[in-house]
Amino acid sequence: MAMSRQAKVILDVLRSVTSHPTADEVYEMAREAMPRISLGTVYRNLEAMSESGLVLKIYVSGTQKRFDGNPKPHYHIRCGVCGRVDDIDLDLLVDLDRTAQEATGYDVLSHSVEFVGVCPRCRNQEGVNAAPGKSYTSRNPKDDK
Amino acid sequence: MAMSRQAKVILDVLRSVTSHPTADEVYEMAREAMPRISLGTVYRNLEAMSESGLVLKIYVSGTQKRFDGNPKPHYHIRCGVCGRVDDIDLDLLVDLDRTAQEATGYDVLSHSVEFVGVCPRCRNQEGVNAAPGKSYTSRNPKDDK
DNA sequence: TTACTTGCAAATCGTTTGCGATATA
DNA sequence: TATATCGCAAACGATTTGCAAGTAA
Repeated sequence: MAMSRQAKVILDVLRSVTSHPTADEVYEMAREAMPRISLGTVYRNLEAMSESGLVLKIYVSGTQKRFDGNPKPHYHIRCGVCGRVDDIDLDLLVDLDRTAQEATGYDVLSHSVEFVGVCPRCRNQEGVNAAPGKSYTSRNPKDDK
Repeated sequence: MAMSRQAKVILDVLRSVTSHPTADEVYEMAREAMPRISLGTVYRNLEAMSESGLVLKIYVSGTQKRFDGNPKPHYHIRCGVCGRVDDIDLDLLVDLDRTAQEATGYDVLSHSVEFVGVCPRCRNQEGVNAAPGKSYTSRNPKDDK
């Protein structure tokens, strides 16, 4: 039942941000509270927490997994320029699973929706700056490919 | 303009299947037609083809990218047991991008939908076999995690 | 003690890349 | 002969894992 000190820090970090950090972004943030925590521990705990449903592991386009401190189902939108991922407040498409079930013969359990676009900050930079999105939180240019 | 022999083989392979193979599944299949083709070549060509829009690079949950010989927009469904990914024939939710745009302030460009469920083959195996999905095409159990 | 969990480092996995060789225009 | 693409192997980045030490009941 008891949560290790490390696990507590990791969960706190994840709940304190609205972004959807990658494992090593969580690691960097956790290090501020606990400098000797290891990256392996962060991975292990994030994995365990997502397995137990405490947090969400999200697979948006790109190379790195991201984690979401809000385990309630919701959709995501990703900025194709800077890579940040935000929650999007849309009603869940509740009929969709049934429709999909009829179309495929699968037992459909769930679905996810990911939008791709350009976030307000990047839109305002475009054409002005040769290196768009530089220094934004949660940025991960590699993800654009 | 001309396509290399290797590129042709890779594209043929991808168009000959309805599954959505990973790069090394494409590699294995391509090797049957061209035994000395290299994995690097497969990656390079898949990347180039997806950049030019000839094929689709899809990022479904899991560690590996998958490729789709059908570049027309459509949604996907993944079996959580065996990992196979199928196309799903649903009307595109054309209004969704606009709704998302209003909800977020992003310039929304596109969206993708991924369903997760249990495919008919795996459903029929469940409870019967201790190793569900074993030996199915396009299976990738690592992706389930 | 006993059962976890950690920090660290090495291992693994998917993917990318440098380079000399090969093929194609 | 010039240009593009290849095969191969080494490099890379993200994640996982083995293990000895640390922690808490």
